[in-house]
Amino acid sequence: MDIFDIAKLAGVSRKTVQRVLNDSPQVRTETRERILKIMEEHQYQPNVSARRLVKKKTHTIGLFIIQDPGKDRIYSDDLFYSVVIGAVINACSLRGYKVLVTMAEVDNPSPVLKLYREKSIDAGIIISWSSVQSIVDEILSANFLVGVFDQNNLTHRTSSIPMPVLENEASAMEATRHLLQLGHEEIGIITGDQDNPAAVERLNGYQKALKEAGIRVKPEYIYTGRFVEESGRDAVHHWIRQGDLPSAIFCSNDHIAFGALKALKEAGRDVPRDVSLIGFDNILLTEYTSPALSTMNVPRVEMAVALVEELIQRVEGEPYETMSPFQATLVIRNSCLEKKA
Amino acid sequence: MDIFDIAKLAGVSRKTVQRVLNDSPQVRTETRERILKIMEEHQYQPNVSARRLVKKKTHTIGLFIIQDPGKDRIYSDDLFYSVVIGAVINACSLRGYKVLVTMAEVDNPSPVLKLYREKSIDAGIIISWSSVQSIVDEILSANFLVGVFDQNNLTHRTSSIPMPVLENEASAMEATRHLLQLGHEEIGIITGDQDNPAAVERLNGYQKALKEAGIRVKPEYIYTGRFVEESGRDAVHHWIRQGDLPSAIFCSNDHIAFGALKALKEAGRDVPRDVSLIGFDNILLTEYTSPALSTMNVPRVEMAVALVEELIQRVEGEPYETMSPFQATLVIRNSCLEKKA
DNA sequence: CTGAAAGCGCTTACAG
DNA sequence: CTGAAAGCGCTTACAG
Repeated sequence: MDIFDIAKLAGVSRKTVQRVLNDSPQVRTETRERILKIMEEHQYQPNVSARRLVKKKTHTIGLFIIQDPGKDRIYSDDLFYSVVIGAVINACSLRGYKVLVTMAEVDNPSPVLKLYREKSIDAGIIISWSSVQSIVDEILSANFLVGVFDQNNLTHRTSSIPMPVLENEASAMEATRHLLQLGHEEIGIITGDQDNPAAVERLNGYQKALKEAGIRVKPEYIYTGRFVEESGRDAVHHWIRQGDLPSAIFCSNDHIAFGALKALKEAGRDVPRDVSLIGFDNILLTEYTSPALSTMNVPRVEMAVALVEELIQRVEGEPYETMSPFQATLVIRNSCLEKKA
Repeated sequence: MDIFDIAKLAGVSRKTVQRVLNDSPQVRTETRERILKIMEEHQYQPNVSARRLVKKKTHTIGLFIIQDPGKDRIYSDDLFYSVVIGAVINACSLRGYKVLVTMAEVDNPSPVLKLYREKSIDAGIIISWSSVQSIVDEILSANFLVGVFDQNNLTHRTSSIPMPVLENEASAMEATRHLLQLGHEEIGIITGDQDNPAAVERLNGYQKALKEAGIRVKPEYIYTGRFVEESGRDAVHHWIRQGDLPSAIFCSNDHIAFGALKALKEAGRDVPRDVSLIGFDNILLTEYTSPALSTMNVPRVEMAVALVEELIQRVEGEPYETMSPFQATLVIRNSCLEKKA
């Protein structure tokens, strides 16, 4: 069943059928409807491969999940990106694009390049916990189009790569201000990996908020950790050992907050009565801990949608403007309380 | 840069290049290597659309995420399927297949049918929390190939649909036996939705295990719930109100167990000291609750891999055998303890 | 064993 | 406005 068969059945030329497919106006309504009915009856759908071959467009976006043996595996350990993946797929679909999902290892990006070269995709989006600078450089130097979801995956930004930007500093300020407003003055921070720009920016935001409130930044209250649970535990143990546990802690991500929460409980400290805890990211888990964790919600869906929008606009050669930066917003649950008198 | 250009550069006929692409033996090693080198230098990859057009094979599997407004949304609320999705993608990739991921609503499967009709995919796999019987029937009656991940999505099974089968009854028996072995005799069960076959099978397994141990099945200890947290809470509240709380509870899935855990805590009962709790599924959350939840691990990755294998074998017209059934295995964490003397 | 030709199912540019 | 032809980049069946 091809376009020619439809034409024969309808008693018109192939061209007329083509016009119907293209929503071209120059077909009489009557004829158009007859043709549409025949297509419907025969479940006709134009062959995608044939169309792609001549149009040189695939209407397909490659979603590259770049795994790193050393990090959380997206799709198994990871609780942050599944929402993003879903949002990307939905957003593409709304724009009439299909999504080809591929997993690749960070040190072997050749499957990704292959997809571009064999013309399976028009553009790609990278999701990863690692630096993907080298992959991106390769894609760019081959003159293909790629977007990156997370600004921390790249060491140098460039306008040629669509990428949503999260204002980490301002968001961290907001988290810290929340603790300040509850009357806390002894506020600690457990930072993320210091080679990660987001970690540094969040630390800066914390410091700014304290200064803004006229509170001295106490170096002892800055615990340099990594973006993992273990750092939360370590920090709490450290502070308890020093006999100087802050009354509120800003955890640079939710995983750190889980670690801190567990360690505090084990040490017989109640959250939030003895210590207030706030996280960052708002991963799904935060609703399930007890107490449920207050945190900063990263607008992952909006960021994903904006990324897809800009990428597709570029693919289609439409005018586009780079996305405006995103802010995380405070989600108040049950892990923060007013400072005890 | 097409196959003809490569041929010209190598000074051979197009046919010879073709032979190299097909790994055909009848090309002199010397010539083959020269051609391969030229392809490499020019980053040549045969155009996928052209090849598909003539081969009438896409080497692509459609992964259909069928959402239901009334249920958990896969990719946002769901903690069970992300592992499955990852496994499907990986397994396909190992077999040289691409994966086109599509979301559709349970009451509007037409985007799914379209993918088959326009020849974007060779076969599909359905992942869903709902019944997809009508979609599957439509696909089958149009003579396309589809696999279903979860046996509960279908009301009648048929050998024409590849589908991994989990032995719910035997697995539930094992969970119950674990509680029995810890010396518990007052063992309750919180069931899942009774219109869900898995829920019924798990209930049967629970009853069988008790009988096997010579313990009377006490109707009061069977709480008919649904596969959601709320049922866990409700059951605990109910039993406490009745003044007859079991000393151990088999929760028909992990979400129920979370609900039970929370309600028990709120009621001042310690898990596992006062009440032992075991779940089912082993979703990611189970490691994060306190105490961490003992549960039955559903071998989702193995099931996904087997499903992909069988599906691709069918696509390729290879001989295949239907998968053998799968068993959940006990994962012991910290939510079960020996019965107090 | 090699080469020239036809064909996959569309789209598009070009005559009539 | 309509129709016949060429072409997208491959593969395959068919002569030589």
